[in-house]
Amino acid sequence: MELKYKDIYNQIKDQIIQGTLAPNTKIDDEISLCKQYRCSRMTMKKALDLLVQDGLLFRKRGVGSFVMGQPLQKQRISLNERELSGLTRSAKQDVSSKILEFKLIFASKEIASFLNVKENDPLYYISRLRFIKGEPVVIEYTYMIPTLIPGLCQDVLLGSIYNYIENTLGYKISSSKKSTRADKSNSIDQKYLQLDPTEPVLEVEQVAYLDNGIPFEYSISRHRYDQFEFSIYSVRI
Amino acid sequence: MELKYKDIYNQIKDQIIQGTLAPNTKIDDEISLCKQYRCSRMTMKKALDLLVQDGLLFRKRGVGSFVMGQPLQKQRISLNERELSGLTRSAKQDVSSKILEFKLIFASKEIASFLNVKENDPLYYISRLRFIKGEPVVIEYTYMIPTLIPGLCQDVLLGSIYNYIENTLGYKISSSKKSTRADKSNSIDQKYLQLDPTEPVLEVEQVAYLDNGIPFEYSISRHRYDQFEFSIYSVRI
DNA sequence: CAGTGGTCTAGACCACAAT
DNA sequence: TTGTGGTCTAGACCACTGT
Repeated sequence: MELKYKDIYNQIKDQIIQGTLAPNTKIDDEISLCKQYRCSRMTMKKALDLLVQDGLLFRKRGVGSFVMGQPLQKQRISLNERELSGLTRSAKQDVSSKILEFKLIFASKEIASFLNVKENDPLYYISRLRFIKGEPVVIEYTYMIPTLIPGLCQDVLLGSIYNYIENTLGYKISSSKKSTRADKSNSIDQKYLQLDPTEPVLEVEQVAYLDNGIPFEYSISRHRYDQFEFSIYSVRI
Repeated sequence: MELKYKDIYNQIKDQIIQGTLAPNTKIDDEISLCKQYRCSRMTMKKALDLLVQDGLLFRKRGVGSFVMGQPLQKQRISLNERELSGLTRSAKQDVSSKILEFKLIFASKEIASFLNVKENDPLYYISRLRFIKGEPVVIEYTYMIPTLIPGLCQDVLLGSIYNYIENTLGYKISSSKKSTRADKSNSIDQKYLQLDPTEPVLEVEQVAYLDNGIPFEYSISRHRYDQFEFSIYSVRI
């Protein structure tokens, strides 16, 4: 990382995660840290603010900066709400996919508005069943713009679409809007995710954007309820 | 707001929300805005970065800053994941409560670790059924530290605990850690939320912190699946 | 009071995109 | 080449906390 504030951020982050800086202990004040890392106060503050946003550091005017305790931990795969990567990278486990459908459709009014295209413009429609350690855990329904994301093929769909977009096409994924909700499982969920009718799904609806601000994907993902949760840390600004 | 960057942030935010600045249009460059608002570039950038984090603005080096399109909108009550307020303020609707239980318990090891107290320390345990427009929509199980949050009584519990903490006790709530998941409804959910056994709940687990970094609340909230969703906008930093 | 973090400035220099 | 946003600086001043 050639950016000074990100470099400092990563160094301190590592110290917190590895426990060199213990929870609930005070760290050095800004001025001292500026000298240690040879930077200005503004740069130091930028680095420390990132740690605050991550929930790793707590700062109080007149008092100091303290390492925070660690987060909630449950028996499910915990996906950070702020993560922009797809399942392949988020799950940090063996992910595989089965293509259920892959075809061209015409954009509905609603999806057209999310993807900033015209109603009835052609779109890729992809539905995939995704496995972790061989177990089916998510059904994804994805809509993409063919002219924006060309060259989608079976090989790509069987792996990570996000890796294809970032590594092969050379685009950068920079942001996303998500809504998360619970829903009753339908017959398709029950069939593919091996759920019984009383078992629900965790549905995530998403629009994802490239770093030029253009939306490139609209998707609905339906997760096994007992395998996933979404975590977030929020600070008042 | 006496802070310059928050003031500028709010002014521009209002213009975007009211449509004075239309989606997908370019706004003035930083230097021009600095002149208009009589501030330095760093201050302007701080204000604009807040808008970027809100998903209201998109910025690209060498190109400019653009107003973003508006977010996903569904038929449910959409709670922003970044919100720190309780249901009373988030729902923006008529909220009322019924107290199911209110007693002292001794902290389990797990909850003690979240609240940074010792195992078997006394804690308030409060369960409330919460109504929007008279309909039961959430069951909340809340644990608080009596010495930290004194004076809890029926009047407070029937209204907003958060308002009591901020307005009466004069504390500031500054951050929270949340996990969100889907779950099958249990018999208590079914009874109070009027769900049938195939209908799930959206469960949110939370630890909330005061602005001195001290955790003051651990809670589990089980929401009617058809009434709520959680939304978030994430940007890569 | 001394020590802490928060805000703000005026300017330098750089990276990137469009022309 | 021009115009854009991104980073970084050195310092000023202020607000808050604990002693």
